[in-house]
Amino acid sequence: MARPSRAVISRAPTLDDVARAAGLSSMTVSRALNTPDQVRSETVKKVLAAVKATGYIPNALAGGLASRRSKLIAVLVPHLNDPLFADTLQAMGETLSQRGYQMLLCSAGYTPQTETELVSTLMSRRPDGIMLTGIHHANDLKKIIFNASVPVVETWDITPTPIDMLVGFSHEKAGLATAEYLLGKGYRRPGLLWTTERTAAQRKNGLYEGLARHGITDAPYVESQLPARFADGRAGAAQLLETTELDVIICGSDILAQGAISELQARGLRVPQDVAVMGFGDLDFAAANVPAITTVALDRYAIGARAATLLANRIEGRSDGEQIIDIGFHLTERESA
Amino acid sequence: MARPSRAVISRAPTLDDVARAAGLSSMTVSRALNTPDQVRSETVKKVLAAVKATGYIPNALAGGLASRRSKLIAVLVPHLNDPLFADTLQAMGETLSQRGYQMLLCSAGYTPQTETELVSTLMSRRPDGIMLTGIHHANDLKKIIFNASVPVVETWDITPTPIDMLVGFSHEKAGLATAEYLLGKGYRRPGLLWTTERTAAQRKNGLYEGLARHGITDAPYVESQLPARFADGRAGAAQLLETTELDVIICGSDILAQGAISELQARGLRVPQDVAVMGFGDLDFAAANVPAITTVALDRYAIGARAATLLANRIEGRSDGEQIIDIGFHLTERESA
DNA sequence: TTGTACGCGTTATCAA
DNA sequence: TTGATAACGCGTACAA
Repeated sequence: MARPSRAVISRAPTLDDVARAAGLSSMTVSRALNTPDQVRSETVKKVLAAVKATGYIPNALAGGLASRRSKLIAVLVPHLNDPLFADTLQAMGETLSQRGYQMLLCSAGYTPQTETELVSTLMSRRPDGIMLTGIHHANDLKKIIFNASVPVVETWDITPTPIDMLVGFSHEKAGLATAEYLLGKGYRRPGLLWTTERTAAQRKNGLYEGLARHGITDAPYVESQLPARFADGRAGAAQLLETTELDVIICGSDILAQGAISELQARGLRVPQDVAVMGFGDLDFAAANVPAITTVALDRYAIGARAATLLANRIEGRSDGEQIIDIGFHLTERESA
Repeated sequence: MARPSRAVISRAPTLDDVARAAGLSSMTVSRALNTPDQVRSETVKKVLAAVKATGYIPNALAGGLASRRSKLIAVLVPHLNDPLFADTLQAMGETLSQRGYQMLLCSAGYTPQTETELVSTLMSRRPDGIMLTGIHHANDLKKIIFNASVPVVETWDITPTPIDMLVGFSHEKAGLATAEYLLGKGYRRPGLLWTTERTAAQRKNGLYEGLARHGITDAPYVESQLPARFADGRAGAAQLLETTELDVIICGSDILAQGAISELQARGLRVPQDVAVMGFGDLDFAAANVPAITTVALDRYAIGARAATLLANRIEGRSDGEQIIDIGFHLTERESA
């Protein structure tokens, strides 16, 4: 509330203000804050005192402009309310924060088109790195990234030819493993309850291939919206039950599985005795559900943490080791299938 | 792959490059891109062609430095995997994106301490606005924000004395309404399954007050971790059942309610006939659950959208109308209580 | 409608 | 170890 004395225009203190207060040059203050090793420790102390006295807050806009390093990471996820990606995002945020980076976050939807538009906008922030979800991106996106030569991590899927770095796993193999597991359990009349998404589609391909190997080619299929919700699981299961007699409902996500189980139970059917249910993702509730959901477990948190680490290392010039990380998956047998 | 001809160092094209290509001054190019109304339409066309030819991408670091408007909004949520905040966050992202802002996102945990540290770091980005979750913040945080005189929206709670703007609802009233509803339904032996969080604590206060008015002062209470998960709901319900005979379990969130219902059913108890369960939040699954969860419904999406709108309007100098928005809540009777 | 001059706050570079 | 100077790329303010 105090009016500034004299004709001093109120503005945020700058490096120069700190320098003046400390009786040093602004360059020395800059060094004292960023690379204290290069400055006499007494001088550092003086600087820190002046920073406190002036209430100085660095201007990362100016710093980024001058240094050409923004310390910003652009992160694109399909949807912020898709529980599949939430842990990954949380892990990214934690890891990046520890490494001194900040997250510029966008929900890109489930289409490469909007993703490309968003990235081209985000590039104006001159991010030091980019995190993408999935490996299916528009060519324009790749061009933009290539021209800017920004490090990129793709996540949640795997390919021998990523744009740059990658942390994920094979959805085809996960689908195949699911098919083999269920067939090994003796299920022969599966129905699919799936989402319309690229990685989910690849799981479906693997699944179909596995089923086809055992001559099952006519499994009924119901599609649900994105992000998948509990109610979609119920509705989808209901729809599948109408078509033909099933012994297992294979779901594109645990959420759908939870809903499907609920629908079956509401109809007086026992899971898995009457109809089994298979999930995907091993979300928080899967193990505690009644019955516990048999699912494909992923270390979703690790995807985020490792992707962030990969990116930070690359940015800082220490790209040790593999740049394509297969975190794998684990078919976790529980009660529902 | 083409090596740049002559001694031209490869670098991102700037406004000057575009200007040269278009035979105009850089200032005209800047105007053509930012305020095309002020430029002859033919000139604008020339500029756009030159932008395309050069592959120019604006540098928001430089732009923000010069204009003192970063078009960045710092958003702080407790946790990125807390489904309670996910829709709000998604809505914020969408609205801000439409208005030309980008989200600098941080998960701040559930304590004012870490929140303050994060904000002080984020301030170096010179955000045009800040979104906070809840109304309980450290004094240092308020000081930082006040000194920087940045617009702020607090969300998810209400108080007559916000830092600045606010979009939320009264948790005390929600708690009180819950108590009155359940007492009206005839329940007299409630147990609480709650989370350790500030806003949740206020709901609990309201709840206790409502219960006390009817002489109920000894309701057993079990606390669960944050963010609350399905398994915590099961475990918490199990713990409550050990203490004394209950006719209703009142939960701090729908997730806990879903878990509690599951635990009760697993024990052969009927919900609500044997023990009722009350939720909070009206999450995606609440209506479709079996039994459908009676809960306190909130327009979580609206919190995010309105908060973003409030902030964008303020930044752009058109602060019309109320700056404290009570979005209210709605006690939604379903089957579980 | 377009252009010129300058400043935004910092860091890279080189000199002392 | 510290300082002087010149970018970094853009927008504001004013002039033409």
